Amino acid sequence: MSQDSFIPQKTVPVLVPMPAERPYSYAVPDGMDVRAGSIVRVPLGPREVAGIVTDGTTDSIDAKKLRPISELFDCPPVDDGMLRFMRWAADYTLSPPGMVARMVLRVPAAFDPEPPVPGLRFAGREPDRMTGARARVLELAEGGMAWTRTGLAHAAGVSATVIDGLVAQGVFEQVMIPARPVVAAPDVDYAKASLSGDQSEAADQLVEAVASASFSVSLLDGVTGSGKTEVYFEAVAKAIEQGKQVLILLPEIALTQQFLDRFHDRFGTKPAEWHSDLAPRMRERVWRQVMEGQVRVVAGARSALFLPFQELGLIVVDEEHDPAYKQEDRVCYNARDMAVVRGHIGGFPVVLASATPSIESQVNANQGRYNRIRLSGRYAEAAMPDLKSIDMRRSPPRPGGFLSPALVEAVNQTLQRKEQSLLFLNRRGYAPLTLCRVCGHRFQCPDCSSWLVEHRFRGQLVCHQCGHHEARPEACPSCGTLDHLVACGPGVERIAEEVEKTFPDARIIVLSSDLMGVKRLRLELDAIAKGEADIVIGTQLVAKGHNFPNMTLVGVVDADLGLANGDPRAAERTFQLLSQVTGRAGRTGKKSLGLLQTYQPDHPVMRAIVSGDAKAFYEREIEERERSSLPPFGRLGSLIISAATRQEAETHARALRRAAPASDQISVLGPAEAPLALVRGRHRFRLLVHGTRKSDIQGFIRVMLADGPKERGSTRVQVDIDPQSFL
DNA sequence: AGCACGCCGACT
DNA sequence: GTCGGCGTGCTC
Repeated sequence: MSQDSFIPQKTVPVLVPMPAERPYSYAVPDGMDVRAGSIVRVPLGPREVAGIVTDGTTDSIDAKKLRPISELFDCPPVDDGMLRFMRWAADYTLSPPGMVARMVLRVPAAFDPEPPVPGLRFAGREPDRMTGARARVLELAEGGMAWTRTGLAHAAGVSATVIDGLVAQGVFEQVMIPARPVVAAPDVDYAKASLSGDQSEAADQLVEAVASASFSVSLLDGVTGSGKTEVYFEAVAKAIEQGKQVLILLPEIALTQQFLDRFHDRFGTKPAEWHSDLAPRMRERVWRQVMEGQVRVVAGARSALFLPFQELGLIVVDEEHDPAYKQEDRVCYNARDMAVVRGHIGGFPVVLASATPSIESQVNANQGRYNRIRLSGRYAEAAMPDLKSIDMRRSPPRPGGFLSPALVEAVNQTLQRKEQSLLFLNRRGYAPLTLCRVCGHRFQCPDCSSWLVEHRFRGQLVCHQCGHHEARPEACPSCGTLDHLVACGPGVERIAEEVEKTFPDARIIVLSSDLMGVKRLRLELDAIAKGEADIVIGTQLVAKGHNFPNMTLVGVVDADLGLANGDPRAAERTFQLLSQVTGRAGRTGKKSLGLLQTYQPDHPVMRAIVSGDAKAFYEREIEERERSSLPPFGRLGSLIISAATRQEAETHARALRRAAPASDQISVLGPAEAPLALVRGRHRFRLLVHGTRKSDIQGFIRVMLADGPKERGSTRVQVDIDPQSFL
């Protein structure tokens, strides 16, 4: 024992927002009442940061290093369930607990209460001289309500100087107004839904799950347009009635204005939003009000899972199959799985909703761990589109083109009916590969192994993996020949070019994430809904839940794209994407058509889409995975490692195979197959480890850390496993 | 993760 | 002569 330990000092472990394996110890100043969950300001190196007091163990440290907590924030502590959830998440994702705390605390300054805003209240004294403007002001203020200076001026239609004059005369007194809630309280009786028999049966089951106030997972499975949202809104209503908070997770909420409108239609107010596009000030207010319980319903992206709810009683994960629920940087997690765990810890129900559930959720439902609730068929005026595949071997496009005559004709007919067409191609840019016709040189990214994609609108060659870009040259850099570079294959820009040539009079809109920000995208989507376009050409983002009432044709330019990319989930992903895209048609009851251009019309995915027989697809896919040693679905781990070359990545894979000969399969996906960001000039390759349990994957991590790349943080893990096995 | 310190290249 | 690039190391 050192001399220092004689100094009596109370210390607590604090999770600080950095990747330390353990919490740090801080001295508690006399009189400060901290406990597990308290949010505190602590000194850390040269700066001060927010941290969470925890109850974990700490390394014993030199008492000289010990520094005191600077401040206990005026903020309720995070509750025990949240602490347990954070601990679980850190352990499960193999992340430092401090980094999970960082996700919880990622609000600039929400830890102190929102200061009240200065306001004015009628003091009961009439002004010396009455004027028209003054009368308008008094009419509003005489009720005794407190107003802000500018708010009152604006409402009365007078200049703020009129208000100032009245203040000077003592007509108004200065008061402080408590901060306004970010959203009004939802009204469960605002517009009771009228549900079909099918729907109300499903809603009853969910309502019952909420009423029981215990953990359960329900998989709400119904085709696009079957009214899943209306059904789970009833569960939301029940939870609100029971005085619980509700979290609705959406894949990319910034884009789905439509969801907020539907919520408003049902509950008379919008839910609080939570996503990365939120203004910092709003972020703080939402965080604070969630913590204080003023906000009852949050609709948010995956990070909303780490909001400090105090009375959470229901989580809905909409579009549960969506890959956007996965976070692949820093702490890697799948919000859908984390939601299930959050529900388990909090003892409340979780609803997973999707028209095309993930295989792992299907299997969980088949095995009875999830409660399956099926909604069959579209309701009201929404009809299924007529779906057909176009065999590209029999109906090839004309040379230099990518649209088959059958699709061109369908677009033509749709134009004549004054209806809208959507052409979908999941590839940004003009062409995915450029080569020299003279020497065969192919343009490759200098930093990765992938081809450079030509973006003709920008005049650049762009790497879709790492973001490297260069101007498109005139001459071949290898042989120097001028004007013999040729673009191979289509991207949306090239399809737009072909469509412009084929239909010169049509109004065309191209929707691609690299061409516009969220704001611009919303405008374009509105324009399309208002009928200001005849043909929409778009990438993945058009698949998300936007409704275009006059869209009666969906053409998929390359339905095979994505089927052969080495990902064991390729078939599932393609099925989900194509289902979503074709679901964009036929929301109005008009006769509508979906056409899939494919070279493999007999592929199970194409057959499932065309026949509408999702059940057959899932059965087959599950069987297929059982055969190829991927059971039980979702038990698929992936390590992300940093390596400069594929050879280096292969070396790591060999080390893993040696270390774990029992593992069924270890494969290396390079940047081209597994899109990952470049980190500090190094590629991130991904090792997919199939057929393993979490403990196996943790074993791999240890191997990687021992024998793998030595830099810290170079090895990441994404434990992408069914959470039910670990509860 | 941040942030400081520190050591080498092109410029007001 | 300095400004500024990012490699290295540390934080209770």
